[in-house]
Amino acid sequence: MGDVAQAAGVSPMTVSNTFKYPQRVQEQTRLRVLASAHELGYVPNLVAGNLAAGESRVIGGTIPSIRNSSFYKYVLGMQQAVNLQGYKLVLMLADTIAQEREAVETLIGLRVAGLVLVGNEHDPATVSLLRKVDVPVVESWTHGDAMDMGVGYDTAEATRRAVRLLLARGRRRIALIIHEGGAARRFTERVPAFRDEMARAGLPGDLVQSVQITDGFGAGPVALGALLARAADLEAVICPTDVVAAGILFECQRRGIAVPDDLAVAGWGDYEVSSEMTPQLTTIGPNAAEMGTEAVDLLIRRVQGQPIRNRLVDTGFTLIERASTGG
Amino acid sequence: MGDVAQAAGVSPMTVSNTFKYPQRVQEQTRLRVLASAHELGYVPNLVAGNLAAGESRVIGGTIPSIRNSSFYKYVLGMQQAVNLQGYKLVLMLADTIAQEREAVETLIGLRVAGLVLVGNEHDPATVSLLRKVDVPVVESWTHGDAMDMGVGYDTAEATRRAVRLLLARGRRRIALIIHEGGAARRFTERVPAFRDEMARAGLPGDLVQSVQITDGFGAGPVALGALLARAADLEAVICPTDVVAAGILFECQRRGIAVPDDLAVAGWGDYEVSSEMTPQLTTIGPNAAEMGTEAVDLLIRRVQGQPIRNRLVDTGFTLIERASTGG
DNA sequence: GCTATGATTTGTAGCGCTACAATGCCTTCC
DNA sequence: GGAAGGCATTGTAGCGCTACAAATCATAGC
Repeated sequence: MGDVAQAAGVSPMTVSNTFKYPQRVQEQTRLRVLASAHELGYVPNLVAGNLAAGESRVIGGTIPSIRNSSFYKYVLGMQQAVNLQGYKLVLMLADTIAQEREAVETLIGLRVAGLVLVGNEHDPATVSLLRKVDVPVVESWTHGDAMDMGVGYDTAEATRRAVRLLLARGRRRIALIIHEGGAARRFTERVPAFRDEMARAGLPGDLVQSVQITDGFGAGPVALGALLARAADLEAVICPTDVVAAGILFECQRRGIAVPDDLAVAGWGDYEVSSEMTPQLTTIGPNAAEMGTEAVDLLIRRVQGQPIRNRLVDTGFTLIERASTGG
Repeated sequence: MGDVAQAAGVSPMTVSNTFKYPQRVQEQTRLRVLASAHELGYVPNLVAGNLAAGESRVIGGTIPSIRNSSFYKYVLGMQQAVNLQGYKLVLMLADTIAQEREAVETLIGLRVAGLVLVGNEHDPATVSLLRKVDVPVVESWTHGDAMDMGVGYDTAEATRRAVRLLLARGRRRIALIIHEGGAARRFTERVPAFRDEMARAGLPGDLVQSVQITDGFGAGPVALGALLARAADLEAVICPTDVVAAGILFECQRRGIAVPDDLAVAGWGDYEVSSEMTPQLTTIGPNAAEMGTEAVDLLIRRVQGQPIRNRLVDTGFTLIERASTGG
């Protein structure tokens, strides 16, 4: 910076102002500084700037996985929101709560302006760390509960709606598949809702099957096999993701099970694949892009000290009925 | 840091050493410092550390998209390598070369130790910036060409191998589908290889169809429709990704086209879906995890001043033959 | 007892930048 | 003509940490 200042015949402070607060510097001075900077190939060191100013325009986010499209629209929503507000988004992968803890430590180490995490399941060390350092945090994909701020939708209610849809389509022997392993605890919230809604219809809620979250498409065949072994009269399944539902559809093709006539299949997540398969998948659409946008907006409002109406935002969901659950 | 030092009854320098060079500090002192740090919720400010030491243990990467599994194994490979070496990986999404430029600016602003980019298609401003600041860069998913270092496989040769496989399975009227839009120029390398290999067999290489990279599964039906309009006698297609191939399989189901009897379909990328569908997809497996690992290893070797045998690493590929191209 | 040696710990200076206050300079207005 | 006010510019101090060298301590050998 000093070299640029000397070349332009001004003080270092004027160079700093030229980049940080251009309107403070007179037009001709600014142009002179920019010319010298360009000539010398000077790129401001944001690290030093952040350290001196104690502020950053970078937001940190963690993503459990990029294995499938689960977080695609969500991340796009975040990206759009940060772009609009002149911030940047850096992401770290965090498959497990231990990895999340490390990611949070690194992001806090980089002194990001705020954090967007996924889920409300964290390492105790993460929680106590976040309480001690005073950094704004949004937990997304959660509902009605958050350390600081939260964005999400009601997965219990979504489960109920899916069960009611299947009941309305004449199915009685309904199964719920959930994920386990990793940081998959959020799937377990669906179980009591499922059992309760089945009980209201006077039906047993015994068919709850869990599969490893690491299994992807392959989880479909595994879950279907296990469920058919438990209940040969199975009429419908609600899947934890569209990927598992797609895996079940593939397996049904191989086994000669007709969907939806023999078996109704409902997915979850409104991934692109759900509308491209045959039959098209009934699925629960979580308004993921809105969730990402809302998470970032909450964070930036908090960073900038603006008032926050709702600390916990419900972005809702849509039950998208398609062919895989019958007509 | 001062607070922690005081709490532990040591000097700030010892706290610094505890985190940066644990082996320099006596066991009991180290434990005392760590306890105080934990109690006070102290997280070392990497920003200040970078500034003082002029080095960082964070590597920055850009990813074109997380829409589908394309970069899943690749990112896992990078993650594994950085974990092994005690580095951290932060990612930024960069769909276009303009977004890549911004991402690179931000990551350089954060003074990451090195950068891993995807592809060799960049904004001129990105290239000149990278030349000015002296930061190690690996370009992945490229072959035989890189600014600094490169990792990838030979997509032209892979295209040739796919063509030869289809020829060996008795197909003559073969089409190549490629992507366009965004930063998809790397797909065009496949075209001359396709035409050349077809010409060697005395066949026309006219059936090259391009689809928008933003289209995902939906690109399958679009491409298939266009190709059938151009050549009703179409016998085989080579797709730019497994997602497009899956879209074509779905469309074939709807149109009553038997795969592989009426049409052979080859995918690209060895995504999980390729082995779960019926019929299973023949696909080109790019050893993506190895590519990620190798990219990070190259970078870290360069950062640490170790000798680099090959500036350009070829991680190879595997042609995985399955049912979709016939037996 | 005293020095040599190595292990551990501790000051000092400064990384590149920005907040803040202070300086200088030019108008404006009574 | 001189004080007041506004604007552009410039010193000063310090952000939180680490490189480096200096200092301290423990142990061993003569």
